[in-house]
Amino acid sequence: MRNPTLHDVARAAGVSYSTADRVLNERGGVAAKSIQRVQRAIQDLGYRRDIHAANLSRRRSYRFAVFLPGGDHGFFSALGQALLAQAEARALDRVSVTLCDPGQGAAGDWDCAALVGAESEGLAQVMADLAERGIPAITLVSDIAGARRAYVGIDNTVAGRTAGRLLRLAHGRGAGRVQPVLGSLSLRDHRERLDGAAEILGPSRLTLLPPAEVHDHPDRMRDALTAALRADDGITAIYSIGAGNRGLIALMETLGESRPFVVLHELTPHSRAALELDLIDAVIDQKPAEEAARALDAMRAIADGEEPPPAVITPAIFFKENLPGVSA
Amino acid sequence: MRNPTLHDVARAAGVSYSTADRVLNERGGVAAKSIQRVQRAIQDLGYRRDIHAANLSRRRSYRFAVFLPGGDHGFFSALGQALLAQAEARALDRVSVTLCDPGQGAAGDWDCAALVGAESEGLAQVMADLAERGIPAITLVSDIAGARRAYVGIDNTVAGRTAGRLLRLAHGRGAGRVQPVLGSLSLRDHRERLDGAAEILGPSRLTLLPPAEVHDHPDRMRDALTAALRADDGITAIYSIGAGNRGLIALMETLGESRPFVVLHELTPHSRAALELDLIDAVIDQKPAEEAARALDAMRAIADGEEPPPAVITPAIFFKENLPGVSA
DNA sequence: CAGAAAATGATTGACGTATCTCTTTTTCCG
DNA sequence: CGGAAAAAGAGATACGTCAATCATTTTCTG
Repeated sequence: MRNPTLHDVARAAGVSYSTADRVLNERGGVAAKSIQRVQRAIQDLGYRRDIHAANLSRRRSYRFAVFLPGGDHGFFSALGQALLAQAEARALDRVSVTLCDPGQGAAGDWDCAALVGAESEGLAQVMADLAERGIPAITLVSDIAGARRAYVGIDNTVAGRTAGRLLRLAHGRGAGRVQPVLGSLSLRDHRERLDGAAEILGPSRLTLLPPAEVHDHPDRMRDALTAALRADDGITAIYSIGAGNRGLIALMETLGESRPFVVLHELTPHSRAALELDLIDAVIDQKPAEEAARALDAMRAIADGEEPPPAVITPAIFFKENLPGVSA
Repeated sequence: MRNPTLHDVARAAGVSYSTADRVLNERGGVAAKSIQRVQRAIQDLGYRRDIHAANLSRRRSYRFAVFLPGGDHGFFSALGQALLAQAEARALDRVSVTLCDPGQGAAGDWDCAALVGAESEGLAQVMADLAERGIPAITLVSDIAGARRAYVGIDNTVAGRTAGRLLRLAHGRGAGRVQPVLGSLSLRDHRERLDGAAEILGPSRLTLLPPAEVHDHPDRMRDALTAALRADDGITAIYSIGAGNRGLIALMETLGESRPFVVLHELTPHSRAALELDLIDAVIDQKPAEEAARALDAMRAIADGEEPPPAVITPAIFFKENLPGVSA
């Protein structure tokens, strides 16, 4: 019934508690055959260390660093808020979170770090710092190819496909021309979303136009879209892949009824208001609060030496009519 | 820096540890003014009991019961699986889950229970049993009006609105007739979904036909829809609100290209296959794995005497193209 | 085989809380 | 004021693990 303790393991292995402890915590100075006997007993009994008792004894706390890109990006500030709120809620679990500026490198002493694979100045430096100090890291929101422990966020290709499907639905059986706008083609997540949308729009009567790069700036967004709409009066829809949507929304405000169908990412106060005012049609959201919670779950698992649970967030699709209540 | 302990509280209140403990755990035999002083100190220091140390000391384990309706219902078996898997994953957190048959009443001794507000035989008896024993309960999947501690699941009105919006999108600017099918109008969640859809379809060129009640049976589903399609050849879409979708899918298989647009609930092996084969168009899923995780979170919070975190799950919308990978 | 080195065992005191027992002090009431 | 009851304090032990010390035994080496 009761879970076995390390004492049980020691007894089963025929060694003292000290030796079992030395094996479990890899303190060294144990003969190979003793190591084997202890590991065998751990296997046989299905022993698993009581992490709470261990944390109590060690007065351990989980110190996590999250490197978020700065700048005018509503989503990241929402994510940062959510992370701090989650950390507060988990204070009893000894979890603390520090938001860091990627520009400053990774100075502190952390148990695990999270970083966003987006265009931020010091990202390479941060990764080097972390690697040098042996601090494990996960990626958040936007993945980075190569070695890291886990990715918490949406599958951007799937998100792009979802957008593509919404665009097709919106056109019914009719034809149309879709203008994609993104931050930069060098951003993996933006590229993946675009590719996902292209997959779905390929076999349809919709044409996916070449994407405009606006580097997440509202002004550039507005200018680029104004130019695109002027150049091609057959544009029936806009798919905004990155940030800077205030520019898009402002532009839609001027167009009135005849505006194209608009799908964009991230539910922010701005995009929410735009949905409610019928300035845009659909928002694909990656739910920062949930993402924050799953990120802390993953970081804690890693800090405990466990395998982080898979945490692919399914993006939520919001229309005017299914917006979450203010409480949520 | 360090969180205050009960010793700190006792010192701050100017009483002994014993007295502070008697107050904290309401053991009685403490003078009113001492109670006040201790509570004051708890406030001032922001003391919060270290639940892990407490659990360790008390050798506490969390025994949860979940009352799931039985029967031919892919979703509930998936939910049951997810609950057991989650419990397994949290064995180190001393969480154990027992799936119970609502027909048997609530016999065991539980720290918290979860029940589904659906049409199951013994639900009233279970609720009475739990109330009598003072066992707190949450609701899962389908809410029950009245006193309970928390609801974990989707907002069914919002889900219905989402379906309504998908149906509108699918019709573009054209008109159409939508046939809703549900288990029973006496089920609150089914009614809510229907009402949600009606809200959106009201101000449109779509007509929401009177719903067919099929009591979640595939055969009845098939018969009812066959009859409806025969009686009204203007039906352009079907919204299946409850279970028994195998009957719907089988029928769509016979209709070929000219089938109506179909939206249904719950991603199961059947509905997934149907999506992939283009037999249906969209699935609104409440993500049983996530629901299981949040349910256990809520039950643990309640068992610990805390406020359960809000856990309104945003339903996922799946099309053929954004189905989650097999791993997820 | 002696002596050093390595391995093992035994024991202890935390960590923060629960729970129990046994004093000692305070308060109450007639 | 005396005695009983209530309240408070003191202390011990336990939960499962960590981390350290010290003693003892085994193994290795020359």
